[in-house]
Amino acid sequence: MDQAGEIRRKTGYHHGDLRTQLVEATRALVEEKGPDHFSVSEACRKAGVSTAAPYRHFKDRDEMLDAVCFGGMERHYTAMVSALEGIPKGDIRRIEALGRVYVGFALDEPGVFRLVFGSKHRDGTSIEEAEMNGVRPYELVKEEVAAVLGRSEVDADAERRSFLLWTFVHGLSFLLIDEVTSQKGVDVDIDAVLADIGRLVFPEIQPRG
Amino acid sequence: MDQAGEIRRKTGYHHGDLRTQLVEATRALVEEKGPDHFSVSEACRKAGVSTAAPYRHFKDRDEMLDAVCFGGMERHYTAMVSALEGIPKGDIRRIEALGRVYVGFALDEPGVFRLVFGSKHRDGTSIEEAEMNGVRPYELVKEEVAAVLGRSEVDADAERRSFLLWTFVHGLSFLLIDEVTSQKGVDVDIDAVLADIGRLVFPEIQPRG
DNA sequence: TGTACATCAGTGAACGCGCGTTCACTGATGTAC
DNA sequence: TGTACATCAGTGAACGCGCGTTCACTGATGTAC
Repeated sequence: MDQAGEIRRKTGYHHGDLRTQLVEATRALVEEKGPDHFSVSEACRKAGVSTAAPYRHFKDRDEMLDAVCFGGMERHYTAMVSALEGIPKGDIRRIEALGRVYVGFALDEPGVFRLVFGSKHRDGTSIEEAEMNGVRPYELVKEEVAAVLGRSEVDADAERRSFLLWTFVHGLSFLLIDEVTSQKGVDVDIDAVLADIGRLVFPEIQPRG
Repeated sequence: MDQAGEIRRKTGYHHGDLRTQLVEATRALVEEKGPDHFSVSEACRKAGVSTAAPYRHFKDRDEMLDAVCFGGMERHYTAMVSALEGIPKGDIRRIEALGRVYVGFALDEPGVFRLVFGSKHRDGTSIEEAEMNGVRPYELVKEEVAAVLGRSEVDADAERRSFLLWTFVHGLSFLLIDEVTSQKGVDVDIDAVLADIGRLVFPEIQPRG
């Protein structure tokens, strides 16, 4: 390989890595306009490419959105895992960290968040892979909850508390990104609310322990 | 004049109450396709009217959606008020009843629910009236929470608990209507979860008191 | 090393479609006299 | 009571638009010899 190969030629007939660039354009549009208002044409304009080009890389419009969705799931899961670093297993702060990642993801990229956690998926064909990834985060939460409760296995109680936590951060995320709260004149201190949630769901655990 | 056997127009050239029928058609479409996929043309087809007709009654497309949104708010508030009937003030079952109304509204009419409580409102012009109505339900919840706590006024603690309750039912509603839970293979017993929530937010209150 | 050629990854034009909105119009209705 | 007429609430055709997708094509690239 020559050194010149590292520099991607932008001006040539052939693109460096159009697929990646189209996914990125799609992601940006999903953020700008929301998942329902993304259009193939606009993504092509953004990537500086003809409207037929995407069809070398994707079956159709939906497959482009799926790619963005999948990328979001990966980012989210990675963020969860790295948020746990340095906090000992069983510490309730691990739960709080996961909650912060969830709400943070919603605030940082509301469009992709809606794609991943909101609005029904289209009649999934190859959603299997995506679903695999979608399930993982919740499994992780359940294990963490069980650990906080000092149990080696995820039992019914851990499952119940995990679901309550999920419901909570999910609701908080949507209230924030839909700006329902600010419309109603409600100020939200996110960290305080997350701390409240932790205290409610784990009443037996002392805070700052 | 009219030929025998010819089907007579029900109402002739002039409609009985086209505005109402268009709002209903819009509402039905919002349920069928979601708020983002409603179209004026389709509503006209549903109401059996030319595509120009709505413009006698609405400024534009958005005003049709606003009408549906407003109608939903009214229905929701009415349902809240009547859910309280027969339960004594200060009883925690009033809170549970309000929670059931919230989630029930989401399940019964997910499209309108999204319109009312989800996705940012367009740069509101005459949203004032709608907002008035949007604020009312939350005020009601706060008063009920204060009553359960035996306080005459809504204090900071009542406000905090109200917000937690709201976050909870909001999250539960979206998880259910987006079918996130069923996708992840999580079964939800709605009444059990609502009871859990009540117990968490009001730990000092005995259930079934 | 140069050349022939297959394959790849784009182009640009075109398609049919449904959309939101406007326009001049027209039939039905209510009212004054 | 009948008639003239203003007003109301529709029609139907047209507009310009952006969309998703297909098509025959073409220029760039990699490979065999």
